[in-house]
Amino acid sequence: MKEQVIDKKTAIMESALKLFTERGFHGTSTAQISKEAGIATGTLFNYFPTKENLINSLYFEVKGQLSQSMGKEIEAQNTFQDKLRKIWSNLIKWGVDNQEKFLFVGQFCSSPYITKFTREEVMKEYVFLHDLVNQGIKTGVSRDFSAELTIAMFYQASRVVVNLIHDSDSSQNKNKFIEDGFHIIWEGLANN
Amino acid sequence: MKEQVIDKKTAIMESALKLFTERGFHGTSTAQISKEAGIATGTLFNYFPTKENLINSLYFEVKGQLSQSMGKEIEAQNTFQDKLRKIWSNLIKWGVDNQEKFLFVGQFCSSPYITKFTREEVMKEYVFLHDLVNQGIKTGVSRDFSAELTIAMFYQASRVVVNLIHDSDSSQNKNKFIEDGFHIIWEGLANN
DNA sequence: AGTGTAACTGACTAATCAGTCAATTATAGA
DNA sequence: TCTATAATTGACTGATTAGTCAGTTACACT
Repeated sequence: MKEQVIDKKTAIMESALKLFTERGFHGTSTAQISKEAGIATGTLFNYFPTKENLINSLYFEVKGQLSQSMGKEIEAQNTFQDKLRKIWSNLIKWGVDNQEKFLFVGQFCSSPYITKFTREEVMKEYVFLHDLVNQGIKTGVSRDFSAELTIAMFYQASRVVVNLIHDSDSSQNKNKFIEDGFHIIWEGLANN
Repeated sequence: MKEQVIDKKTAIMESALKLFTERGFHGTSTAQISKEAGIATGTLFNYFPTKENLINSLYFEVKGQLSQSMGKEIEAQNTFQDKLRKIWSNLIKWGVDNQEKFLFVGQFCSSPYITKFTREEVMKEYVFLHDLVNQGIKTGVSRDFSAELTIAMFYQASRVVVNLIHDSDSSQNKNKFIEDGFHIIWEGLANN
């Protein structure tokens, strides 16, 4: 019954994701998650020993998907700017296509329910971004800001754009937001 | 007994602020808030009819303080850049001095517990920022981005800087974060 | 068909929740 | 000092919580 196992586990995680973003961690009961997933409350605890474990598993999973999407095809880009632009569009695309997950990450990345261990595990997948940014500084393409500042600015800017796209209905606005957002970040970081 | 009334009310709000940021809305019980404030549970409900009312009152109050601090002394500034820079430093200063409140606003501005009414009431205090940004566009000083995008970018950038200052111990880093943060935003927005 | 095992169920529990209210205390004016 | 009123209390309530567990079901292998 391997198929079933996977189906129920993902069903639980999808329901949890939906309800957590709608109502928060404490606002969502395990009974509600189980009901939404179409299983008994006991079954949830077969897959996740505690509610906290479910939260952390979900965060780990979603953040992994995000960082994976973000890094797609950047090797094919030649210049620093092109690489950054590619990461930007990857990030926005993932955020728009996975709006619920994007909201979840934003809403809960600073939550006390996510353990230090999970946070540090997740951080390991972002080393490539750190390296890229430092390389941009070393080659003189971007200004000498701290990598933390640069990355945080970049990421928060993407959140702004995704939220604006989400709230706006017109799809022509969408492309302008993406363009303008990148413009702001690029002109802000670049060395000229 | 007017003095007493104010003291207890603020004691409740301060305790709630502390616990909400530490543990979230649902993670904090009215009993915990009362205990922290040094009063009985019943007393809390004399001042705030429901927990939701307490949350919204607190959000309204804190956001009001934030917008008030943000707008200080901007009339004394002549150019658009100087005005923006003044707002920037006001915002950062308030965030650093009122770290708990800054966290609270950031953590809960997109929360489902804050009613649409409260959100709209709060929004009214930010009209002056909208006007300023639109004026910057009209005079050609800043590029023709949507005001929503500009304001959101500006505000999120300040959150990044405040968080970095909070996590960093050195105070010389602090000034560099503030300078660099403004540089990124200004170069990103300005028309050259 | 019979058997062993893993997945699943939902009624159950002790703890905790937001909110109530009858009783108590503090205060201000006469 | 007496009295009316407002502020405060904390034990209490019905509802809800995370997590348990004895019993049931589904299936794989012989």
